[in-house]
Amino acid sequence: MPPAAKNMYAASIPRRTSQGEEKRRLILRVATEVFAEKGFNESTISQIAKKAEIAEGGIYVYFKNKEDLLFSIPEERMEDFLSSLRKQLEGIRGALNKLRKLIWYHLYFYEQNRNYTLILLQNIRLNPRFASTQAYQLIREFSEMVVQIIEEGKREGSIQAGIDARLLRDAILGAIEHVTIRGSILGRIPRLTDVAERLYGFFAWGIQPQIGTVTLPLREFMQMKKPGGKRGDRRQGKIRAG
Amino acid sequence: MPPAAKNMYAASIPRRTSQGEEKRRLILRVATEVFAEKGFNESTISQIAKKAEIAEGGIYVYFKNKEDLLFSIPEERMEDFLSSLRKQLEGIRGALNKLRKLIWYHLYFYEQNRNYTLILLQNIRLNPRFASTQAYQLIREFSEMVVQIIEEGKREGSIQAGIDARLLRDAILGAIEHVTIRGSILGRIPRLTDVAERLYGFFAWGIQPQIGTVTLPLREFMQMKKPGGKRGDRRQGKIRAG
DNA sequence: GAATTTGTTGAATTTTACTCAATTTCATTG
DNA sequence: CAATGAAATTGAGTAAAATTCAACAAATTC
Repeated sequence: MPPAAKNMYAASIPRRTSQGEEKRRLILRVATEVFAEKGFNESTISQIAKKAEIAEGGIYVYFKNKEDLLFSIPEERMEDFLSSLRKQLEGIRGALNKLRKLIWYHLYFYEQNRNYTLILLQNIRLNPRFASTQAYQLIREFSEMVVQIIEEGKREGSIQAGIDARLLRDAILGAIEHVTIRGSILGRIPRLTDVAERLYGFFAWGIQPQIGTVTLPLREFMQMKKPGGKRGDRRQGKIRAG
Repeated sequence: MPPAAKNMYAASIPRRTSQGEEKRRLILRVATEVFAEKGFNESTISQIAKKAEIAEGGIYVYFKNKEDLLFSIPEERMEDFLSSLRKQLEGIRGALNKLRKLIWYHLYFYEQNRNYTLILLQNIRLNPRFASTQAYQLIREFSEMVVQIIEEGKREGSIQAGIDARLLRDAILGAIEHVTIRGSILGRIPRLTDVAERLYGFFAWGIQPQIGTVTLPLREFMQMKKPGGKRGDRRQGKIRAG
């Protein structure tokens, strides 16, 4: 590799005119395609420049270096994702229902943005240097959102009070990402709704046969004195066959 | 990057003498250190050669190229991991107990092999080209093992028959890896046993308060007619407070 | 101890990422 | 509308890195 750039991980060059903004967007779009197709390391700046029909040097006007270009890809996407997700969750009551929707929408978004997702999971997420990035803050925001929902569930009694919210968040997000990346790499495209619902189920109800909760006839079950929590939101989950 | 190697992704050069075998090992050990410290892209062959006290060209006797060197790192480690895991599971009865141990040992192994784990998760696992590697087969083997345990659980009645074993496997492994990598990147070193037990709990019992299973006094609970499964192995999980 | 096979070297080659001086485009203003 | 200067663009040039390879050394075999 060539000499290190001067301002390795500073923010991107500011764009002043809408013309510059346009070009920057174009480069990002093209780079996303190229990176997704050939992988980050195997993609060259000249390939991207050629496909975007600009000179190689032009890329360095908008991005510090190849990695900055890579790390800039999630900026806009993450904002879209976050605002859409917030809209999706609007009006949904109960932490478990929110989690359910969140898992669904997360998978849905990934499915609708394959190239981007591939790059994000394969080349960006796990790079320690990404953590000092603007876009990473949005991911943290999302991540914190999940924690908040879990805490809400603990307060309302629909999630066990003893649960470690951050660990649960890691588990949920890890599961989602693993499923996604496996699907992407192996080219399998499982029915999304199905996957989301099952994933949710693993966490919500566990994998053991639900002797007490499920075997009992519903009426009888409803009359049982409830342990810690408040009313509602507890039987929102589907009743499954034992 | 320089010209592509001739036999890009074939198996590594065969080593015939024990002397060669030694050197290959040395290179792998040094490469693991260097990659873990600086990251794959930022590590140079000359750095590795220097640290291993050999000429740059020497590396290419044992490995096709930089990526082949990277992908060769897991070979031995995965074998160790698999055989140790098998030993750990020996004599354990009940699929849930096996899963529990497996989660624990997985995290334990990662904790004991930080550098290796970092490289595996950050630079190797998600690279599509890794899938055509010898070492990848071992990962598949492990992965299949998890599926087998889940199927066993379904047969013995300790895991719901309707569970999608592969999806559950993805969820479990994804959760483990996410927790691991988060810990590694952020430098947090959570108490391992604790994490393992909690992770297991999420999957085994779910996150909702366990009204039926937990609230009922144990004796009473035992007398309930059991739904689908056969005897035993169902009450092996800890009874937790609601 | 000659012949052959295996291991080692490091300079030469090729492919990049990145820089920068020169040039063009374009809006603003006198 | 011409002059001005800022913004955008270019692409040849530079340096760094991965990989090759021909020559040499060590070990092994016969």
